[in-house]
Amino acid sequence: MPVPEPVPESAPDRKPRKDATRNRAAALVAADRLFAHCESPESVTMADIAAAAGVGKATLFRAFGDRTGLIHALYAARLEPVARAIDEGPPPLGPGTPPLLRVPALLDAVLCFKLDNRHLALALEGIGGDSPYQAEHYRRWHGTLRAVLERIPGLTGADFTAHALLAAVRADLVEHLAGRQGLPRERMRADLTAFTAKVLSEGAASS
Amino acid sequence: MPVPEPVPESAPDRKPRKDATRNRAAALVAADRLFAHCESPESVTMADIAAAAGVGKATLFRAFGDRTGLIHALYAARLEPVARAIDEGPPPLGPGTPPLLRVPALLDAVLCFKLDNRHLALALEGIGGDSPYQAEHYRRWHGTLRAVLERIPGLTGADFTAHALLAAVRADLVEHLAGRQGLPRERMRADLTAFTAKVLSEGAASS
DNA sequence: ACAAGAAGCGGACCCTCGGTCCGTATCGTA
DNA sequence: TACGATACGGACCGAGGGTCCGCTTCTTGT
Repeated sequence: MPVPEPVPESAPDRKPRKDATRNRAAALVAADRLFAHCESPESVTMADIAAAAGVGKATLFRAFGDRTGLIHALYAARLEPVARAIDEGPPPLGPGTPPLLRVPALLDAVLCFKLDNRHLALALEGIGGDSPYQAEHYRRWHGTLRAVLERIPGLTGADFTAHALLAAVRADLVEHLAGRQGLPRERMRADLTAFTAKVLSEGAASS
Repeated sequence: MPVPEPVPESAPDRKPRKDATRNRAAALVAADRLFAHCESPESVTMADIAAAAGVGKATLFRAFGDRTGLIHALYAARLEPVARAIDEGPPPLGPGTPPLLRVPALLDAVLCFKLDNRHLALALEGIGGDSPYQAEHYRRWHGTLRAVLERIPGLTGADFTAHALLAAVRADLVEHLAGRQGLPRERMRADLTAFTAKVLSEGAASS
């Protein structure tokens, strides 16, 4: 039977309806507020978010798939400016920066981002079950950092080094030091920068 | 009224009944097996453990308080030999070791422990809600490592450095590299040792 | 402008899982 | 052996993620 499908080609999804996009945005805003004010990320339930957004629970799941998807979407929205600054911004974050300068800048950017979005980052990394290492965002950070590290002459094991450096800015560690122990922001940034410098110091320790 | 309590002193708990200790042991054995064979730590439920141990669920909770307590007990049992080797064993792990040698030895020990008890460590650190940084075990590792680092002349920021180094052997990172990406054990140990050396190289880089 | 049908809505509902309750069985002891 | 204390265990509960389905709202062809 010649089913007259118009265009079943590679774009099976048409643009969503107006109310759908509006609800999606409302959900993101509500979730953002809830995560920002909550005590711990898991005290924010999907039902809470739905209620705060004035929306049914099913709408959340339709829009984001599951809780993980919602958190990812939130995270991506917050992260976007930082990601742009890294991909196409000016030094010291952007591409045209000497590796020995760019590595500490990248890590400082990650640290500041997590300090500014503590609960959200905590929610993302604290998702039980699948580790944060399978998340798209992590692969991106790691890929970028590794690429920069590989351009440093004399430095070996760039892949593991990138993992280890990123581990130093894990959300729960940041939360523990900055939140629980009250370590001041600038102190933590300084500590991280000093640590990074130590890691990079071997071989090319000139300045 | 002269209540003739024999010894109500600082030990209000008498020794447990025979079946209680037996059941506790059975639970630990069963849980150990389940965690060792499972796909992901949260696929092991308390009901599973109870069934595998041939015991009622309530018995588990009576013996360990909650799921966290059970995992902690398991972890502690596994960790005990390593902890003894660190506290009172021979070099290079034990106390009488020069700091520059002991730090990599400590980290290697942690890494090997997590490689050998991957699922268990993953279960412990992956406990949603409270971060691993509030766990007794972590404070111990961190305290020990920091103390050793502080004895290295010229090294600053021992506290943060200890956190950062321990972050490099987080259970989920180990699982990601060794388990998911198939990185060989010896390769990972070498990478970690090289990274540690870099961190320690500044200032006292003589040998 | 209007009707038809697709897309979306929402809250009642289900399921799993950690944790508790309480009647019953077992242990330790006089 | 008898009696109190302790432990047992499975039915039960509440919370939270995720789904179902009858109803509403948007879009589009004419």
